[in-house]
Parts: sequence; C-alpha cells; structure tokens
Amino acid sequence: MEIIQVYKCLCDVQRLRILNLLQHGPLCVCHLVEILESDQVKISKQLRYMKELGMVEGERFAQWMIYSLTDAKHPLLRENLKCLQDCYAEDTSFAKDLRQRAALSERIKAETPGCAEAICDQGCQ
Amino acid sequence: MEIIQVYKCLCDVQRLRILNLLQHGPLCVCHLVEILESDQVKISKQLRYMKELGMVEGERFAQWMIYSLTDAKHPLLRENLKCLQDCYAEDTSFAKDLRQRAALSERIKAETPGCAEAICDQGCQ
DNA sequence: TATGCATATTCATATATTGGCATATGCCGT
DNA sequence: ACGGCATATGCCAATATATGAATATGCATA
Repeated sequence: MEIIQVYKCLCDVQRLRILNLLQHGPLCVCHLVEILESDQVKISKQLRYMKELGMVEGERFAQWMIYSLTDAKHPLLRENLKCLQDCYAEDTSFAKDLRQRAALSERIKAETPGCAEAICDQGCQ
Repeated sequence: MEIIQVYKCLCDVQRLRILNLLQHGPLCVCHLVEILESDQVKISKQLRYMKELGMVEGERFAQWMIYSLTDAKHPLLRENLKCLQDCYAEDTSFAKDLRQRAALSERIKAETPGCAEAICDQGCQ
C-alpha cells in the first residue's frame, strides 16, 4: 500500500467515513449503506475503488460481503484517522457514524443474525 | 482550508515534494523547477492547483513569484509532512530535495541575488 | 428449479485532473 | 519602445473519477 494510494483514498468524505467505520471492525455493505445514508451501488463502487487502491478487502459470507481494512496498522492511515478523530470529528461525522454503527449492530443481531455472525467471524469487537 | 482539499493536495508525489520544500521556507518557481527536475509549465500548473485548494499562496517580487504555505501550522498538514519525513523519507525524496535546496540557495545568492533577497523578504531561514 | 435478498457490473454521461505545446503577461535593464 | 527573463494562461487530447439507470451475479431457502 503506497503513500499516494492512501491519500487518494482519504480525499473523499464518504471514503473517510468508511475507513473510520472499518477501523472499528469489519462491516458488510448493507451496514455501510445504512450508516452513510447512501445507496448500494454508490457504496459498492467506493469499495471497489478502495480495494483497487489496496486499502480494503472483502470476503464473502453467505450472501454478505464483509469488508475490512487491508492493513489497519498502516502508520499513515492510523495517524490520519487518529488526527481526524481528534481534531475534525464534526466535519467528518465520525462520532455520529460510530454511534449509529453500535445501534445498528444490535438491530442486525436480532433481524439478520447470519449477517451479524459473519461480521463476528471476521473479527468484530 | 478543508480536510478534503488537504488530501487532494497530498495525493501526488510532486505536490508532496513541493509542500515539503515550502515547509522549510518560501521558494520561487525557478527553484522548484530545478529541484524537482521538472519544467516551468508543469510546476506552475501544480502551484495553481494547490492555490485553488487553498494550500499555497504566491507573492510577486520583481520578476519572481515567491510561493509559501498558506497555513504551515495546519495540524493535518503538519502531521502528514512529519509522518512522511519520519517514515517514508526515501519514497518521497524529501531529504534529497532539502539537500538540493540548500545547495541551490547558495548558488542563487551568487548568481541572482535579487531572487535570493526576495525569498528572504518572504521569511527564508 | 424458482424466488428473494445482498452485492457487483455494465453502459452512458458528466466532471476533474494531467500533459504538451504554443503563446501571453509582467517586470527589468537598456 | 525593445529584448530578455520568469511566470502564467489557453487550447486540445488523454486519462481518471463520479453518477444514474438498468441489469447481472452469487447465495440461500422453499
């Protein structure tokens, strides 16, 4: 994963939000769609782009694709997410997204346990 | 200066090198052309792009345009340049550029004192 | 095998960014 | 006003990225 690819991934708000979410554990596309209040095709395309940049990878569990960071420990990525979290939280709606994520994962556990399990197989906290 | 603009500026090696150089003080276009081993039009266009993003600003001194960082203390920018310097110095040829910069500024003082003075008026160290 | 759900892909179009080449502008010294 | 130097701009083609609508794929379950 090269420097430039990292920055290319960082220079879009939606991608920033995805990175922030994935830093706290893997997610399936439908979670992302709901949290980002976007639509499936857009998110799918962002994920493809991010995958081409080498930033995320996806694994299929049943009908769900679970995405996670390729290298959550990449110094440049970590530093930036940390910095954004510390200094620009509102601009990026990082905190709001994480709150939504928590609420959502409760709901998912009840409504689609399969999806919840798949994510946990991939290392959810 | 917004987050996204900062990252847009960071996602090109040539722009990274320019930011690194400007962080150590203002420079004129001809310096940049020489250090980056590029040509005048390319550098001029990069500078315009960076100016539109709000990252640099230029001031004219006689026939020279002296460029400097708009906000050298911007946390996101500082953090990133620091991180790149610490962890990815070779990838970006930051150190080499700075060495070249030093050598160059000696030569400029001798050959085109006007340009050297202009830069110093703008706050060179 | 037919159906439904989650996700990906294709196509067409719009916009952004990059690069090369030629030319224009601004300022200086004569 | 003229020539030279430093810098910027305009134009055009190439490539990259983004967006919307329609459609295709993969998997599960009945």
